[in-house]
Amino acid sequence: MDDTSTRIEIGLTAAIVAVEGDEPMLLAAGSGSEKLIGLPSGPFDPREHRTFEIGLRAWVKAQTGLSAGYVEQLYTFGDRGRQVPADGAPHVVSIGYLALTRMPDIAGLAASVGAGFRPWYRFFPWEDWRNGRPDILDTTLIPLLEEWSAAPATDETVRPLSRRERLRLCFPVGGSPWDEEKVLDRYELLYEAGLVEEALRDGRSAANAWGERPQLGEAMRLDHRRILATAIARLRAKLKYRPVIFELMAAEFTLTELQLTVEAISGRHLHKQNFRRLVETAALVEPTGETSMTTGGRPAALFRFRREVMQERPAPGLRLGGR
Amino acid sequence: MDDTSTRIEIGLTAAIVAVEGDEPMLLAAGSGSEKLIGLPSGPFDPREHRTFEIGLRAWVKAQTGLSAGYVEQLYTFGDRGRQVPADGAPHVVSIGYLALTRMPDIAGLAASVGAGFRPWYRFFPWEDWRNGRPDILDTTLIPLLEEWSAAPATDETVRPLSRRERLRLCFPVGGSPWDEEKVLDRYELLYEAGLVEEALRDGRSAANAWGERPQLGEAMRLDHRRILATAIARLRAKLKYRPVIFELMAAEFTLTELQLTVEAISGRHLHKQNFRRLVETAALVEPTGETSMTTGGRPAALFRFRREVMQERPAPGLRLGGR
DNA sequence: TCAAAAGTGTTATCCTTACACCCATGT
DNA sequence: ACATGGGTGTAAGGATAACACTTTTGA
Repeated sequence: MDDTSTRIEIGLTAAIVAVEGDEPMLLAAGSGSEKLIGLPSGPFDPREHRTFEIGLRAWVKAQTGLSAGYVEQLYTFGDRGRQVPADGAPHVVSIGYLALTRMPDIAGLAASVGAGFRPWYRFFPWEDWRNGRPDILDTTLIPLLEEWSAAPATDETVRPLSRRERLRLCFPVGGSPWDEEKVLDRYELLYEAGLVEEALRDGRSAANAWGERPQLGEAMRLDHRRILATAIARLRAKLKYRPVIFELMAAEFTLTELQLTVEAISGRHLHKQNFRRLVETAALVEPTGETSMTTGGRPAALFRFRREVMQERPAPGLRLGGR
Repeated sequence: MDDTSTRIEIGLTAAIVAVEGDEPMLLAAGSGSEKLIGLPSGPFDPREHRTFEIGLRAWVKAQTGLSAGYVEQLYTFGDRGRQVPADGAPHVVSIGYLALTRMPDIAGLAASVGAGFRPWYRFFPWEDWRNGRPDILDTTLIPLLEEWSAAPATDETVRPLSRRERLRLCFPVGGSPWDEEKVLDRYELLYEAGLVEEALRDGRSAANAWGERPQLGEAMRLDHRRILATAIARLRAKLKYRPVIFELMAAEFTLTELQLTVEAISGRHLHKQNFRRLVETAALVEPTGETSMTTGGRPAALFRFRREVMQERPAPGLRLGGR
């Protein structure tokens, strides 16, 4: 390796998630002067921070004023062509992280530094199926994708599957099922089809003939929306085999609150009773003995997470059934 | 960021896996002059390669003479303290990859470049439960870990769990179950306990009082064994929900061969008939009509992977039952 | 005829899904 | 009393795990 090789910089970026009521929220920073919203992030400097995670926590603290809590690495993105580097600027590689926090812990702090929480479905409106199939799919998204998939593939890269097949795999068209975990695949397909703002910004031509460009979810800075898509996908998958949901809950909660939180993340409706049995037979929670009367109807029993489960079984979670 | 910040280099490292008979094999390169075995790897240069994957494939080709096939990113490791950088040398961050190939494709090529396939359980003898609980656990490993866990935790980092609890979670001690997916957790625990060679090399003191240091699996260069542990863990987990196993199979195979391959990877024994029913009901394979008589007994029917399943269901795999 | 490996049938059990119904509070 | 949300019982269907047994080849 000669010493003139392109300078590389590592960017640490965090998708910080909390749930407020029945809305999943994302912590986004610095939308002040700039039009586009971005995630908390900063470069990794090994002199200052021994590990990525330490560096990440420092950046989050500095930019939002709060501690990140549960943190997990998602993926490392390094494509040239996304985030085109200015001449002489270093090539930036982003390591995406997912962080989970509890809403009450934080509310005020963040705002004081210019950061705030926003509902994450603003960035991915087609991912929220809690009130049935989202309209945007049939009015806008699928027609545009169908147009794209009808055109011949002019791709640089060799692809094992045709555009049609890939569309069928990601989106519910012609009877193919909805898989709530394929959040990233869907975003990547939209990017490739030139249907999200980020793709145009990165110099990809719009693939459709529409005069007015439809807004498919709110765009974000750099590759941050891609990282958020990765975060949602990972979280939706992980819910089912690890008790991560409790990282988002207060110390005590009702079963309905727990269910609403799971529904918020997974973007779909669950069967009340089966959900309760599931939680019960997995012995994930225990009653505190108290009740909450804040919800208007019959008072609900309060529960807390049984931390012991972490040591008992190999890996409990909530494999959710349908409806 | 000032321009004097530590130079960062990105290392791409691949754990390339194939199965030969009933043995899972790992492609390791350049063990010639150096004592320690290493994985194919090299630095990422964004000027030369547009994506990590392209760069990785180039390095693998150059160092082993073969094409990597199925490739998937595993994790990015950046700890200072592992791989201590020489003074003035760049800080190296490694992105680990998992690659799967078919044995027949390759055999000869690799050898001609000094690379070769080795059984992966040489590096992790405690991970192979196909012939029952491995002896090394009770003769060596668990006694040493028990000694370590009895000592008070002198850790720098704040840990939510005690040493005892972490031991119980990773290893089968005192009735706790064996979870074949926790390959990385087990390796990390051994590293932290100073029981693998890599830990001592990185300047971690041996935590036990034994005079003779027992050899707990063959060590590898740099952090390559950690990457291999990540690869095995990922592959064992992924088997169960994606049909990746077929990346390791020839175009046509018998059901017993398929079962032996799954057993090789997962490191445990499966119930023959249940395995067959599983494969059948998942409709993952179809008979070719031919038979194979190479195994000595009654001729076995040959099957091939039904590629169509990739498009039908969201995500088929082989959730293996026990025994 | 015997060893070796392929391939099949059947049952008990558990988990998932879905149905419909009762309970406790505020207004 | 009634609306609102909390909370339960139970039965049908399917997937799993574990039995032991038959079939087809080569030596």
